[in-house]
Amino acid sequence: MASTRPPRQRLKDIRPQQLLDAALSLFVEKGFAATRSEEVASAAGVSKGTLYLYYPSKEELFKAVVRQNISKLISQGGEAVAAFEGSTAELLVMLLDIWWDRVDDSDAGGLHKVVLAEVRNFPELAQFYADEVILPAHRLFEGVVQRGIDRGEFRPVELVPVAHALMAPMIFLMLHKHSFGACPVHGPDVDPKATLRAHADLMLHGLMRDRSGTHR
Amino acid sequence: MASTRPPRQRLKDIRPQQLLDAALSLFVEKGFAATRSEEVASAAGVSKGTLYLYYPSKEELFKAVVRQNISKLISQGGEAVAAFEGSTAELLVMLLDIWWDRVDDSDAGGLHKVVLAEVRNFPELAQFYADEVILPAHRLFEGVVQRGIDRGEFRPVELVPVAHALMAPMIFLMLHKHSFGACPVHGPDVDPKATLRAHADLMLHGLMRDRSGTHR
Amino acid sequence: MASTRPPRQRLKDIRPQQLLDAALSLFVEKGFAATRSEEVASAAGVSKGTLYLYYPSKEELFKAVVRQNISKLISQGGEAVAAFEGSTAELLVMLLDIWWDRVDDSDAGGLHKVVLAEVRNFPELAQFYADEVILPAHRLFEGVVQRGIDRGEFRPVELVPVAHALMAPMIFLMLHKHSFGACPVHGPDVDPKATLRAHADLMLHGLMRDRSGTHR
Amino acid sequence: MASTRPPRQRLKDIRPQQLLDAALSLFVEKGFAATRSEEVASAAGVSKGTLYLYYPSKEELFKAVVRQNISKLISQGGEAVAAFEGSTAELLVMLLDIWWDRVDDSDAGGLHKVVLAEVRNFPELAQFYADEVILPAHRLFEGVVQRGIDRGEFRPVELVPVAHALMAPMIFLMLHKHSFGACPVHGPDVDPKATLRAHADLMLHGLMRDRSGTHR
DNA sequence: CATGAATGAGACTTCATTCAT
DNA sequence: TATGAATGAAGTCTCATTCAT
Repeated sequence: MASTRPPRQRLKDIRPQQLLDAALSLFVEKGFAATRSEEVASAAGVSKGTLYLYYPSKEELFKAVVRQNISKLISQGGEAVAAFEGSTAELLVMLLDIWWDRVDDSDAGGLHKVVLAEVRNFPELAQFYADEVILPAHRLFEGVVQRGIDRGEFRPVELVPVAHALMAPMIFLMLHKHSFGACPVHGPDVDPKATLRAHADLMLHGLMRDRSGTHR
Repeated sequence: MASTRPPRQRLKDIRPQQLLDAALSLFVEKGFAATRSEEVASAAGVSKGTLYLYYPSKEELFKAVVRQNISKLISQGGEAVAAFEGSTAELLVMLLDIWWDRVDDSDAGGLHKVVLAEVRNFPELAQFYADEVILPAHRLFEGVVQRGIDRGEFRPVELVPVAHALMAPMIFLMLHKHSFGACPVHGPDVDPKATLRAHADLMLHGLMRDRSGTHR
Repeated sequence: MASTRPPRQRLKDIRPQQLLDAALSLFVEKGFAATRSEEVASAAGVSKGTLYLYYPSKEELFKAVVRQNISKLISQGGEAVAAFEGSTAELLVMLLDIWWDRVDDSDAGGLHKVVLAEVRNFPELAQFYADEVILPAHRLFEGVVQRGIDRGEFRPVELVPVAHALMAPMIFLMLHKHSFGACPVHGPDVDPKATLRAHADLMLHGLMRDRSGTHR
Repeated sequence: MASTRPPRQRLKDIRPQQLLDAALSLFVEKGFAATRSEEVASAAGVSKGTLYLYYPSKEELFKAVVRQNISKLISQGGEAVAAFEGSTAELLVMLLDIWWDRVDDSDAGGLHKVVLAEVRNFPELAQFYADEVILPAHRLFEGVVQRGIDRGEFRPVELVPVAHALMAPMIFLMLHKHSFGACPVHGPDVDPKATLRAHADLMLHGLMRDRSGTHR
């Protein structure tokens, strides 16, 4: 009869995480507007009322989800880059690779789709997302390209558009995974790893200084 | 005072266009779910009921908007490619360039954002969009790459992932324009033309066979 | 090219009948509230606007339908009764028989269902229907019963409730025909003629004076 | 001033009954289509939304009303018949009498009017009503007639049409009560008890074997 | 803290009726 | 006369949020 359950205090501490996890999953699946708050609560195993005990509105819940999930991804990338010692070409390949693995592993990458789609109905989210996500990601990639140039591995190129070009397929794959990729549709098969490899390959061909000093 | 109105019949002929225009603009701004049908009607200068005279539901209206706007873009690209006579590198640059101009010119590109965001709540849209938009666009880019290979201009590469990589920045820019780009936010400035140029440049470096036998 | 059509004046004269016929059929099928005025117009081969040229509202159209169809039925019954010469038992059998044939032949009988169902939402219809339909029908049946009593054929009975009892199965059959009878349902089969015969048989057994002085 | 309200849980338990009562009354008064769900809610003392907490649609609410009210009536009749010990003539009189009292007492009988009127717009209701109401009622009356025949009290007659004829006036009265009978109209006064008595009297005269073997 | 019954603003859609042509 | 495009009130149902328990 005595079902063992965590003590009250313990529950209180884990609730937010349960709610954020449930919300992440549902927001990514259905979008912000189409996700009902009761669904989130029940997916987290609590009642509607409890959700509102922790977050004053669906909007605040959404912001909390974004905050918790995305910033983390970015900083993890930063650490990997800082610690890397090999060639910049290898660094770039590795960065795309491990980042994709992380993004692929959780639903966090799906938030980009949701933010992208609903940021215009959510003006306060825009600056937050720009500061916390977009700018750091840019800085990360620009830093890598700069490293390649500084070390004489890459041709001198404009950082901003090149960083865009480097990130674009990654973002594209993230978006795809949580949108068309989740529909039972017969489109052109998207193989993320192959796409990233093709992309890295082309990029590096394009970025690198000629490997022989010969051709003039 | 006597404002002269167009005659009835004339109005009937232009209503669908008025409604589609208003709907395009609002769907792109707010998304499908968040756009109220009455808003569309009133933006088109008619009443709620009139909208339903022309489209039986918000969903059908949306499909009509997609059909009218996107399919057109794709076929225009196809024609430009078919008619082109120069080198494949130039063709690729041109294709990205004119396509961006078209996409940039209307809100049509913004539909991709909306579909991306809401396709999972809209299952019937998925196949339609895959067939009408995604597949044709792929065929277009794969065709161009194949042309380059056939003519000995490009290295032999895998078509599908390369087509993805080629389109990715375009899509990225389209999405950006109608999402963060429309918010009054201070992020890294995205210069579409520069991004596309940087991208094309890198891509071509990566795709092209070594240009001379000379550099050795 | 010159499709021959009736002249204008001619059209004007037949429109009301076309509209009333279409309306009768649709009101009986769907009821008053559920019948859309456009359906009536289009079943009559005219446009919505034309309907309103002849009847100022759906309600007035309905009243016109009732007026035209029901009063006719009653008076026909009256004539048949007045002309009859045989025994009252035969008269009653004949009355039920020919009345059923008339009612069965057109949709007019179905109006009873509609009036029954919607008279409470239509207060002005109530008195009209009582005066034009219910009272005359009662008078008719009461007259027949009185005739039987007067001629010594029937036991002396109370006219009003006996008239009710006589009409009840007829009404029941009319209602059934246009309601459950029109649904693809497997209920107890209702055979109108058999029901009326069984009913007449029982009624006459009950009404008639003992035919012999014998049984005591 | 402080009106003491029942506690929450208690309210939840009584809501369905409050809603069904309100719905019965309004559906019988106005019909299904013409009854607005908000009216039902407010007649039950709750808000629009609360109604939908208990019944997922107006249609389901209606079915629940039918289920609760009519099925009950039928089974009560069945019990009364099973328990009866006297002559079949007396049984028939009693059955009509107590049934009328029950029907007259609540609005339940009025549902027949509503179903009759709207079943054609409500196809799924047809079979439900046939199975739950019409067939059981037939079985009940056919059983009584069979009992009379088996016990040598009644002439051998065809069960189905006779059952129809027996029920017809009852149904007629039920319909009348909730239709014209509820309108402030001066028609022929319908005295239900007298009508049923007249009817039973005629029926029994018709059904019963001649009490003497004499008349030929 | 937690619950879930209750609310009511608001969304989509329908349709009787009008009126310019 | 006849048309049918247009209107907008009204109806069904949803769901974010509140609050008594």
